[in-house]
Amino acid sequence: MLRKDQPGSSSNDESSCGGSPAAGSLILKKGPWTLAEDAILVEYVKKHGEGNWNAVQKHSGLSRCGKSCRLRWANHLRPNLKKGAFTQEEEQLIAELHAKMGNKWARMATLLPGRTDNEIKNYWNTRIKRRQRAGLPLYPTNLCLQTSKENQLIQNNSEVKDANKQNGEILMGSMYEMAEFEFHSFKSNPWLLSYSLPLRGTPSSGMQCSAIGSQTRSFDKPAVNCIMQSSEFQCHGSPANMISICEQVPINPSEMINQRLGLGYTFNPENHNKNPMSFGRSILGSHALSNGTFSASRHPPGPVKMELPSLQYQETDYSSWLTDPDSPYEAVDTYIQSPLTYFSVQSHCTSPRSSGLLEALVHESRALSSMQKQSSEKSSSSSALTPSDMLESSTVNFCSGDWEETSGPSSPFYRSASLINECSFDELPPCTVPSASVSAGTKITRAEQVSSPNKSAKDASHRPDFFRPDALLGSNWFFATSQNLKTSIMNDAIASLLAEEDGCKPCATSSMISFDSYPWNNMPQAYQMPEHD
DNA sequence: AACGGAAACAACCGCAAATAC
DNA sequence: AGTATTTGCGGTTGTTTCCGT
Repeated sequence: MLRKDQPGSSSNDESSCGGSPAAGSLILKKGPWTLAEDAILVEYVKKHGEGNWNAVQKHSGLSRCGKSCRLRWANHLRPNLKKGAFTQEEEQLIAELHAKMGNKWARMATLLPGRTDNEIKNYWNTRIKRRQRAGLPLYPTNLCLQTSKENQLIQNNSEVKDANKQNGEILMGSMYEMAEFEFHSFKSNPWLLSYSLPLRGTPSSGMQCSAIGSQTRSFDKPAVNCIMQSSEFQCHGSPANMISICEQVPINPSEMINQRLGLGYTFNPENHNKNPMSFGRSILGSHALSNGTFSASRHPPGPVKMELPSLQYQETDYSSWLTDPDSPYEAVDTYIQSPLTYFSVQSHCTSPRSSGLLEALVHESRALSSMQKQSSEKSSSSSALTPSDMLESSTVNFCSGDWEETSGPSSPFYRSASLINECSFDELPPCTVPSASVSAGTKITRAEQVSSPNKSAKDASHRPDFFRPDALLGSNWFFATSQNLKTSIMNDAIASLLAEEDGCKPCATSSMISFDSYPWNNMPQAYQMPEHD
């Protein structure tokens, strides 16, 4: 195979780099970077700073598209990059962060000083494969148990908190936001709903999904595996590819579903054949990625455009949804199935009561689910299916079941809100000044930083230092902290990240921890970097 | 030593948001 | 306001290295 960096392998496909017209008729090189190219790029950044990457090729003579330059700089040339294997602390943090936020590599990277999103992503994908092959749980046991405890605590407290359910907008806002957070994984992770091999304590954001779906290669029949697992709520490890992530802890199916979905649904295995509406089947016909890759997809901290109906119920009557034994997941299911249902969810405390479309969809979904229920009741009268049965039909529903009639504490929104409240907001330091320039993603250029140190210091005073990559990278913070501190920071960071999802609380969240708004040009000066070897 | 598979790493691609004009 | 460009992100693919047979 002709190497890309060899003569003749260069691509003139400008579109591959975003169609930059800056390239003109020049043939842009692809493939591995040479030392000379690195030097040129470093030199350029020293002189001109980061940004305007397309100009690099123009001004430096590099035959690389801006995109490639940016990537090279970000992943290899920028200062304070931490090379080498991940430490145990980092691995733990990654696992926890992934459990919380899914494939948000860039955001994870902001919490792992010196690490790049690409690095983390590669690590995670490799880890998945490795552990999958070894039949190990994807997430550390302590993480699972810890989260399980949290969930249990939430459940215990949910009755108390239910009293607050009627207390208006604030709580509702949290509920919406948390639902949004939870459904990130639904949207892009077909496995999340299509099977449930829930890891006890899984905080909902796609642990299993990641376990099974994140890595696509060499994973031939994930659907079969998940079906076999979910059908028995345990992993017996017979199939070679099976991931036994749920075998470490005895599992209560009801809790499993709760935790698995991160919702308040209560799965009643005894009745599960009453409600044959299948998540699995639905997902199979939904937005499932063809390769099963778990994607948390990209959602900005603020308004989120979603394919799933996570927030649709904010537009409807909650009580109706929650008390209707058929409606909860069926409605969701229907939405998930429908590729045409593409909602733009503005969760930022905007009034959710404006859509007639939603009501129509709910109605339609119920009608549909009713029909499907009738037909599938015939085939799902028995829950004791053999593996061969499972293999015969990819539409067999092993996750089906009646969701307990739930309302209040067990509602998905309510528990989600509880989760947020318990795990995040309580731990957040008070925020006094919304840092608009930060939360709005305003770029702080290096020049600004240099010329206005006071401004930077002022901004920084409103948020924990450790949230600032520049602070992290510019100091020995990461290396000097003790294990306890790391743990504490990790917890805080996770809590904060969760809070960040809450666009309804700009003061409490985005102003503090809008990591996205700290680009690398907030980092120490490029000219401080050691020479690239 | 040769081979193959797995792991690690690097880079590309497409998309979408942000920004500039 | 609309369009073009830039930037960032996540998924995917390709390459290299390591290791066991």
